[in-house]
This record gives sequence, structure tokens and C-alpha cells, in this order.
Amino acid sequence: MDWQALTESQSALAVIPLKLRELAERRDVAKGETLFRLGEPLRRVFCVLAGEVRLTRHARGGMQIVLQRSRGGFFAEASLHANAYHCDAVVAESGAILRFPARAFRDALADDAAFRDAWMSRLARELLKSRAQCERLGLRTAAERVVHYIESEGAGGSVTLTMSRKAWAAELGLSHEALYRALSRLRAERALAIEGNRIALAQAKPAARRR
Amino acid sequence: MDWQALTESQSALAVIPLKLRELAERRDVAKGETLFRLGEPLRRVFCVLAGEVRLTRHARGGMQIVLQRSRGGFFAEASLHANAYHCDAVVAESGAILRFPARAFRDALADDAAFRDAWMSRLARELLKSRAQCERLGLRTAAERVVHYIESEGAGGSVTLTMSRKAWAAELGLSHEALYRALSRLRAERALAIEGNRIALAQAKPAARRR
DNA sequence: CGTACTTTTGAATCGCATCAAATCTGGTGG
DNA sequence: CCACCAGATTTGATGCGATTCAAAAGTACG
Repeated sequence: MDWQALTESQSALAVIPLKLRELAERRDVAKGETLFRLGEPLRRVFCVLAGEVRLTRHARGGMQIVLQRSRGGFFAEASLHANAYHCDAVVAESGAILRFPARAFRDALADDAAFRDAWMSRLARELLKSRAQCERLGLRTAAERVVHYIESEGAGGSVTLTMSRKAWAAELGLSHEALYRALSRLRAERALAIEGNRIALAQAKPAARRR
Repeated sequence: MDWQALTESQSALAVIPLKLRELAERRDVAKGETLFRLGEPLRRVFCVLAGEVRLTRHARGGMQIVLQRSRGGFFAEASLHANAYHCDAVVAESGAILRFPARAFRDALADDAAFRDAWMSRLARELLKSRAQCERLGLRTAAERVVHYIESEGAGGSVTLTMSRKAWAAELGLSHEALYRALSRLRAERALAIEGNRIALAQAKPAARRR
């Protein structure tokens, strides 16, 4: 089995029992491909290794509702506890995925205490992160979101970004222009120290919020 | 034990084994009260019955970072798998909470298969909901968020709200004025049918996005 | 009946998205 | 090594939608 996985996926995969790993199938997927559809009986559990998968529903009137965009790691964890998929899964960016038989996955969770604990702990951590992300997206200004991100995702008041700023902007729910402007303003106000990918909050007061 | 709990809490509490329930302590809490602080050893697990609890960290410069606002149900689930709390918990609105001894909670998860499955399933469902909420908050217009909410939280293209519109606006990350305006515009465009607390999407095309 | 809160509409302002365009960067092939 | 390209970074101008402040009308509840 070729385990060329992303960092996030790796940590999630690390705990998977060998028996279950052997049942995993790695598959390259192309943009537009459908992994499963709403209502189909649940047969497989998926994990994104590369690319992007979107879970969507179709609203009346053709509008597409995105429930989740996954760029690494498991998705639709709730499906595991259901009998059918509750949405569509479509590849939004070509990449690779891992497929596990749902039954074997459930059996492993039931039989392997270590795996179960790790899985539960992972769910809890993901939930924590997702809720912090919700709070962040509720903030109204770019500067507030940047500070919130550094405090909640970083350590000791600083983060080392593992992505481009453009990708960071997307995660913060901002246009990249808005992020660049916020960063340069915060730096000018001495509220942030920026050295390449390392971004640190200044000890000083957060300063005014003027443009 | 007096179980006057919220709907959400009830569904979460329903699965708790009797032995663990008997160890629960109900406590009325007043605004401003601190339930635990960052770094303290983990002794208890909490569940909000009424009011609001906020999980926060303090940023350099005194700014307060809200990681999560909980208005019903368990919070800081990730703490269960850690040895210490990773943030502060402060009562933001007076109400009541339930306290469980952390050790007994962990023991129950380890010993009681039904409880464990229900807990895991609840975590997965919460994660699903939280991720959908993130996607929703990433949408830029009030109208889009309303439609997204109805499609993802409702059933068959309609929802019956269990809260005031003001509270709904807060959940959608909007001012209440913005929500009222979006609703009346969507109704005028025949994109929404509104009857009291029941709000349904029209079959027709979503119409233009003009003010 | 009175108080507190929600619902609703109006007007002014703010911050971000968007469109545009220039510069910079890393990597590729000649 | 250099020309070149794709993508990221950066700055500017404009418009839109939401926030905010303000205020009126409706509603629930004691």
C-alpha cells in the first residue's frame, strides 16, 4: 500500500489497524468524478489524500449547497453511523482518495479499543477546530480573523503557515487582497511581526481598527 | 435529579447510562462565573442546560478570543481526551449546567458499548453540522445563507424555526436587520414562502440577487 | 396597562469583494 | 545562463451589501 498522504491524513491514518489498512484501496480521482450520491446505501468510507472533495446537496432551483469541502483527511464521518449517504460527494480538484469498506471500518471501531479511542479523540479535536473556525468566520473584519487564527491555531501567539497566503485567505473566508491589506496594515501598526511564513502577534495593545 | 433540559441537551443526555447520570450535579450559574481555566487539570465534563457558556483564550494585548459559544449540550468535548483544559470557560448568560466527573465519564465510555456508540455518533453529527455552519458563514450574502440554512438544516426544502428571528440572525452571522431585509426581499421575489415559523424554499429559480 | 423584547423600516457609513494591473517568485526548457 | 511562463504577491479604484444608529410598531407576559 502506497501511503503518500498529507500531514492531516497521516495523523488520521496512523491509528488505523493494520487489518483495516490492508482493505484500503487508493484511487486517483479526476475533477468532476462522483464518489457517492445522496440516498445511496453506505458501502465505503473515504479519506482525501490529495485534491479536494465537496459534499453537496442540490437546492430547489438548481443552486448547489456545499456542506463541506475536504482537502485532506476523512470526510462525512457522520455517514459511518447512518445507513445511507446524506449528500453527494464530488471531486472538485483532481487528486487521490483512500476507500475503506464501511463494514470493516465499523467492525474495527467495535473490536479495536485503541483505534476506537483514537477515532473518538480525532472526532473531538476536529469538532473543536471546526467550532473555532465558525467563531472566526463570525468576526467581521479581516484583522480580527487574522488575530483569532493566530491565537487559536498557533502557539504562544505565533503561527508558521503551511500554506500560501492566498490559500490562507480562503480559509479565513477573505479575498486574498483583503488579507494582504490587513497584514500590511497590522504590520505597519506594529501589531504583527511577519518573517516569511512565521507570523507573530505583538505584545502591545491591538491598536485601532482604522483602514 | 431534575432534568429540565433543552432539546439539544436532552438528545445528548438521553444516551447517558444511569450510573453516570447519578453522578451528575446540576448547578445554576450566574453570568461572569468561571467554570474552568486554561491549564487546570481536567476533573469535570460539562453540559449546558440553559444560558450560554463561552470558551475563550486571551490574546496578547487583552483581546479575548472566543473559541466556542455553547447554548445547550456538551462543550469542549476534546478536553475529555486531554489531561488539562485548553481554554477558559466563562458563563456569558446566566443559566444552568450539568457537571460530570471526568473519570467516571471516561470509564462509562470505555465500559458501556451503547453509550460509546451513541457518543461517537453524536460527535460525528455535531462535526457535520459544524462544518456545514462553516460553509454557510463563508457565503457572502444574507440570502445565500438563508437558503443554505434551509437546505442543510431543514428537510424537503423547508424548516420550522425553533428560535426567534433575532436568534436566527445571530446563528447566521448576520445583524437581525440584515436578516429581516433578506427575508422580505426573498418573499417579495417569490423565492421563499413564509408562514410564521415555517419557511419554505420555492421550487422556482432562485431569482436575481438585487436589493 | 405597562414593560421588555421582537419585528420592521429608514438612512448613513464601513469594510470587503471585485476588477484591473504591476511586480515578484520559482520552476522549465532552450 | 537566460527567456519565459504560471502562479503568488501587492497596490489602486469602484461598488455592493452588511453594519450601525435610530426609531416606530407589534407582541408576550406579569
